[in-house]
Amino acid sequence: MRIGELAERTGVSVRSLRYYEQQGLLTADRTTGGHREYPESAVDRVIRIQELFAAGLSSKKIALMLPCMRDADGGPSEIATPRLVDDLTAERARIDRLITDLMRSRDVLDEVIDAASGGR
Amino acid sequence: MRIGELAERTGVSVRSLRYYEQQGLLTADRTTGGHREYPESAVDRVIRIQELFAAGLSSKKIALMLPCMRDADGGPSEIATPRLVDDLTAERARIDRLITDLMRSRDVLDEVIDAASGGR
DNA sequence: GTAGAAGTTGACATCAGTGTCAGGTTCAGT
DNA sequence: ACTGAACCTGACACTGATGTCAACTTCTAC
Repeated sequence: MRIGELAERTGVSVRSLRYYEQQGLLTADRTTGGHREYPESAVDRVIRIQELFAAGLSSKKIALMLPCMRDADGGPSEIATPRLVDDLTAERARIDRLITDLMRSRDVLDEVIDAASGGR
Repeated sequence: MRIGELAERTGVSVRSLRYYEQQGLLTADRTTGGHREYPESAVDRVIRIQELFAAGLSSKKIALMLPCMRDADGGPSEIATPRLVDDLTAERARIDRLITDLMRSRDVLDEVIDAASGGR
């Protein structure tokens, strides 16, 4: 599929998809004229990338771990180095703390929302 | 307490604390010489602010909802307007989705980490 | 073959919280 | 009173994913 369709199906902008490619997160075949041509599996991959971005990982780290991930194309093609594992473990801890924070913030929001509509 | 101690106790930089004040998120008494003087309750408030920042809320929205929050100083001093409630409800939904994303990302990280140290 | 939609690259803008530096003032302990 | 630590304001830089615009090319349907 071409970039427009991929953008539409993933909800990620065309601009971002090109950026992902520039960062080595996503590859694409090219037509004779130079247009990008994506396989079906790109949809899953882009969604995965978006999730990792949302989790606060940098494109550089995502690029490092992508080959170690199991995806629609099959098993991981590489095994994380100890250095990377350390890094990812730290990220995991950060994400864990972030989730805790988010849940607390959600509770705070609920409290304010409830207080406003609470009388009813 | 003064700004240095507050920074240390909250883990937030002095720079950020001044920024919070500039954004109307935090107030401080001043000594004769102009130094900021914070009450004990500032510690909780700063931590709350940090959590909301971590949840992706802008300083403007935090400023709007802060007076509606119950904190160490007691009950809320204001009730959220319907407009604000709508806004916060949308934020709540966003945070919910974000938490889902984060948990999925955490699982992906675990997978990569496990694959690397898995044999053992 | 032609028109219009969709694609290409490249460059610059944005946002918002935070880091950092400069030049000056205040505070606290001796 | 003096000194060093801590604080003050103001300004500028950065980060990094994304938006946007320009000038051009390719694709597709008629």
